[in-house]
Amino acid sequence: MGKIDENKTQKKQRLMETSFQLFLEKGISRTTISDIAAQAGVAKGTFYLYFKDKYDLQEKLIAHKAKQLIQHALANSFYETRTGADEKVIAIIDDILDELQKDKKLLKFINKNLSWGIFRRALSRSELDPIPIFAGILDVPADDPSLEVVVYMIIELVSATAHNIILESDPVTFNDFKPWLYRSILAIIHECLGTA
Amino acid sequence: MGKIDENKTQKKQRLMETSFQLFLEKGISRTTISDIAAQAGVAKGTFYLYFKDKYDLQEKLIAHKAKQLIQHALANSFYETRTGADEKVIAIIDDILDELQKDKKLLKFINKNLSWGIFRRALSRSELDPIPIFAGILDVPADDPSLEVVVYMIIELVSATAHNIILESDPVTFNDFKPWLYRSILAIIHECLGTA
Amino acid sequence: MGKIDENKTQKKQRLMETSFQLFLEKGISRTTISDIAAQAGVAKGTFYLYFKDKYDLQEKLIAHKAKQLIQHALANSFYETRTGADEKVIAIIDDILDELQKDKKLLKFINKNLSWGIFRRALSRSELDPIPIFAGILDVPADDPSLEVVVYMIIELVSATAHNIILESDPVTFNDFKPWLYRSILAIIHECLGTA
Amino acid sequence: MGKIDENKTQKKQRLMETSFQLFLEKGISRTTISDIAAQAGVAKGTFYLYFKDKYDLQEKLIAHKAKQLIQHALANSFYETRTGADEKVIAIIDDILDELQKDKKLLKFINKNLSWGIFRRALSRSELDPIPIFAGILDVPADDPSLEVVVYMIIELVSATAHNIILESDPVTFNDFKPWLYRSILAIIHECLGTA
DNA sequence: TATGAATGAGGGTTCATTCAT
DNA sequence: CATGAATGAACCCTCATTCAT
Repeated sequence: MGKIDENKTQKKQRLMETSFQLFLEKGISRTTISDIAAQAGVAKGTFYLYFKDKYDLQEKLIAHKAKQLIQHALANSFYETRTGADEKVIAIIDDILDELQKDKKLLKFINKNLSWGIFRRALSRSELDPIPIFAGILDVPADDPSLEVVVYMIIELVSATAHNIILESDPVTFNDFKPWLYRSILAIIHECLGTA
Repeated sequence: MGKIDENKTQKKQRLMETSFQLFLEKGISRTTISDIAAQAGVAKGTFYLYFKDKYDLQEKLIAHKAKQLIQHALANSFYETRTGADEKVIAIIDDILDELQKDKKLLKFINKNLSWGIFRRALSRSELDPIPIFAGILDVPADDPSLEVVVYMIIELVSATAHNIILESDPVTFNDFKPWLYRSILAIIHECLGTA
Repeated sequence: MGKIDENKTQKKQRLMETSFQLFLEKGISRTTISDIAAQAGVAKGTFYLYFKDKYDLQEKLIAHKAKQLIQHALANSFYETRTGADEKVIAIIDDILDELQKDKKLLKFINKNLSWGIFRRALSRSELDPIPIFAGILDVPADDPSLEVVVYMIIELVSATAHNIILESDPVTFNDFKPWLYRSILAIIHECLGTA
Repeated sequence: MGKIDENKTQKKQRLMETSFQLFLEKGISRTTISDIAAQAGVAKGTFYLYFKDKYDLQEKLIAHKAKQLIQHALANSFYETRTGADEKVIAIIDDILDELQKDKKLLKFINKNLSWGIFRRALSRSELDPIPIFAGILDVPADDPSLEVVVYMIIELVSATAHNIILESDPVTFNDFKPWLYRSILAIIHECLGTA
């Protein structure tokens, strides 16, 4: 039955890829199940064999894409082994922001829909869980209670500010904004975690 | 005629209040014009005499509610005249967060829909424009280019983190979170504006 | 009370002129009473003081405009006193067609809505009644029973063919069509009225 | 599956028949999609599976009905093989007019909505295309440039005059009108095509 | 006479979901 | 598993008409 299972997985994946493209192009509410099915080359009814509804699929997509972003950033920062803790943190965030600036539709999609809850659910207990990663970089015990708060604040600050800055260049442009953001992030870390 | 104009103002206000309640209860996309009109006790067509569509009304509501929040916070901070700059900033934010915690539906509504653009449009050129207010408190020239960036970051940080913290108590509870937030805000201010 | 009556007539006339412009621009069904009233600078309710509804006004307008066309044509043909009967008939039709080609919106408006009934009602018993006019030109008694039929056929033929020819140049262009039309008209006259 | 396709054809046909009845009874603009669907015993949405909108349906109906008329007339004229060209032309037109007089609602519907453009689109390239038919009858090459003009004029003359004559008996009754019309048609043919 | 705010029936259209095939 | 025709509730919005002022 390998073939059938393959076929099943193929259809599901094609539905996911297709719907992601459509969500980016037209927004979620303006993308219909018909659109997705037609684009994926399956019948409308088939959609319901794999997903409960549009929003079931949406959450899975967001988690998947957030994962990819972080994976990319971590892979890149991996090569900067000689630099200090601060530089590593900034390198990771810098990579993510650059990716988002290159792919503004992805930024729009993620930002409008990402919540801390989905984010944690998607990453925790994986090798991408940001808490232990930051713990390692900042040389702090992973169960330090302030660590999670700091990570939470940094992620929210970055994600909340990135949206307007990248998409609207308001109140300042992306490049003008970066130094202030990075200085602020480091200030938060130093203030709350006391790492030099 | 005074009577007619009164009536018009009343209708508009009733429509706004009604729709705010409905937006909170059911979410914007699930609230229909029919709902709003019926609840407000006017005919469907009457809605269109006052608003272009649902989203016109929505933007006006957000602006209105954000204004109220800030007005409240400023009024309260007014009585703390003896305290220093840092204390005043925190007092204002503290008041806003307390208001939001008391009225979680308002928090949900504002957070889901507030954007820096709408925010600035609603407040700029009014006595509530946050830039000159912060300039006054922090004793910085209102046209200092870094000021707007800092205000932007603080507002985004507060609004982005408040959502999860107040509504989900995740990753920590509101009360546990406050000190970290305030320390971070002050760290940002000191780092970027260099005020003691 | 002359002033008040003047005022009344002024408003009515302004409504007629305005609505004619709007009918030409947007078509009758897409022109609303609101449009007309706004454009004429009166309140919506005022419209109903002068007209029963849109279609009441429409019929009056058509009659009025058809009258103008014919008046223009007759006035022009008046100067061609030396020519024969055939030439006079053609001259009149030629003038009307030229007017319509210059004012295609008028053509559209009249053609879509003109009926023989409205036409006769508008013109009969006036100095523009086509029956006695043609009787004079063709030197036939005005009560010749075949005269009315011939006039009817000619008017319908001209008005029905003009529409497509002028607006769509289909099946041939206006200039290519004219000779055939005029030869046909004369053929009908000669065949049915036996005038040399 | 044959069953499904049959069902589809049935539904489409039922929608067309139903809407034709309704258009006749109430006029097109006063007939709603709801009416049509309800009368046809299908859901409103089903309408949109088969037609883009009311006017898509309308055009198809007109074309269909015009086709039927002509088919009927040609079939009848077929039996008059011994008569000359003039007699054949008149026989065809006579048949069409008789059909229209029997079915005045059809006359109303067609006349109000038929345009040369729709007519040609509906018939050209079919065995009902009037140009080659007349070419055959009148013994003229089908690409004679004057032929199309003459056919155009005849069709417009017949269709424009038929309306008032049949529906209003104005300016004369149907039976009184016929001879004049036929003499005129033949006069046009002889004048413009020079066939004896 | 004149106004214009208010009405509300009704229009066209969309689309998530079902179910017989 | 897969299909896609059929559904019909629900939506937004328009606009002729009324009537209190």
